[in-house]
Amino acid sequence: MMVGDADIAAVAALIGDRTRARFLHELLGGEGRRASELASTAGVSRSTASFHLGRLLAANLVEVRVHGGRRSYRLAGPEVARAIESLQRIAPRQTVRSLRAASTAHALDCARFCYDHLAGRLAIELVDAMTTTGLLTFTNDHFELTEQGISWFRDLGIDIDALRAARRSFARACLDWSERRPHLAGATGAALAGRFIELGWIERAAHSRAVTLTPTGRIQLHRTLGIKI
Amino acid sequence: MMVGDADIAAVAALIGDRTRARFLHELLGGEGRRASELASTAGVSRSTASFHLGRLLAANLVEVRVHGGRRSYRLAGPEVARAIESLQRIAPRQTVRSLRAASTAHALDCARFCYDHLAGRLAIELVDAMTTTGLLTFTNDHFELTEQGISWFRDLGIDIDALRAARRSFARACLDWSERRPHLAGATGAALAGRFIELGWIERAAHSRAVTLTPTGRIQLHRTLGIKI
DNA sequence: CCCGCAGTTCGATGCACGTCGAATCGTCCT
DNA sequence: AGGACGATTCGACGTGCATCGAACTGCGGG
Repeated sequence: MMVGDADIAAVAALIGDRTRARFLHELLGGEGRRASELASTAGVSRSTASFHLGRLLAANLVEVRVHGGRRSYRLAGPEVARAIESLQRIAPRQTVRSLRAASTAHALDCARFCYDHLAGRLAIELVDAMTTTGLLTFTNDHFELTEQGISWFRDLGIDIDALRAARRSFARACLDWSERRPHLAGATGAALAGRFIELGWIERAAHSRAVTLTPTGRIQLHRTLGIKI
Repeated sequence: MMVGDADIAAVAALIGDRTRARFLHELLGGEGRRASELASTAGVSRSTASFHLGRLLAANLVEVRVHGGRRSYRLAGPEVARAIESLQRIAPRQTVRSLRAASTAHALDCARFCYDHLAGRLAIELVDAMTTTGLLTFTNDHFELTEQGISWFRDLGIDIDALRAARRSFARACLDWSERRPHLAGATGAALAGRFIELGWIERAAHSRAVTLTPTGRIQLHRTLGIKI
């Protein structure tokens, strides 16, 4: 009773600032970032970064964790990531300005983290390979694992039953903004990305959402899925 | 190549204005609205309404159709509706100001259109009834029709196979902002709402997103699903 | 104990943009 | 054709808000 409706203008105005949008875009990588880190990547002073982070905190879009005396900011939850994704889907493409911006954009295009799962061309290759080898099917806006797919995940060391039991979406499709194709998200996508890191097949770049494929990862992906890059 | 990433700040800033947000919230009802209509509900002059509609048009968030000489604005597509939904999910609740605002909010709480499907308490009742009678199951963030559910839809006169063939999501769950429960969306939810209107079970209010249950609708819903309101 | 680093607060500045009224344009109806 | 209505454009006004530098706080280490 007496709740009133959601004030979408407030959140949207919050995201609508270029600097805050860059913060969120950066935090969409899923890892925690420090305030000065965000300030430098966004190209603003520390005071403005602090100001914006304060507002994002107050609106519960980000949260701060004190990790070893150092405080790091991260997205407040998956709903925030989902909202940013859906905004990306209806947002206009902005043309790249500088050359170095183009090179970093290229790295992100190849492979990056999208909150908790892989995105970019690598993610598309994964979906394609898993589909052609009969591990994965795509029907009506979401993926589904086949019997072979389930055993493939088990062989990789992923507990499929635990993923099924999770309240979150099992194998949802996340529409990319660079590629126009859906890639694997949800519990399955997150588990896959996490396992790839544990196995040392991929590595997160230092201060970026970008992801690099390790030599062993290249070999293993070619061996298990026939992916050649 | 050379695309650059999506400019979420631009879209978010667009939605971030109170007046434009009200426009979009109003258009979320799914029906076309005229410019002056939107102006009056938002409480601004026609000139400002025209100004804002021009910006929304340029950003491809809304589209205008000339229908019998009259031009009416509507959301540009389901992606826009999805984005607004996801924003509502992370938006703070704003407290109601006036008493008449509270009464209209109450009407919306009871039953309303959410772009192309039903939302509000009525939608929740529907999901509950269909679940308890074994027509519908909810697993991992999306619904699924049982065998009985499929035949129930067929009896209602809905072509299930056509819905399956559609590229859109079949029976996705849309998380409401008033109730905290998911309701039926996607192709199934849209078909259900449309059929209810055709059958005269529900009626759209004149200039609102609100929906009223007709006497026959009340009887039929009680007969077929055991819903009593 | 004091220096340096990280982060926040404060006051001032300046730009961007939402708002309105009046004027203009286009279309439909009589 | 003329009148009425709806809608858009334009210029001007006001205000909200992002930005910065400088000062302040808190903390860890030499």
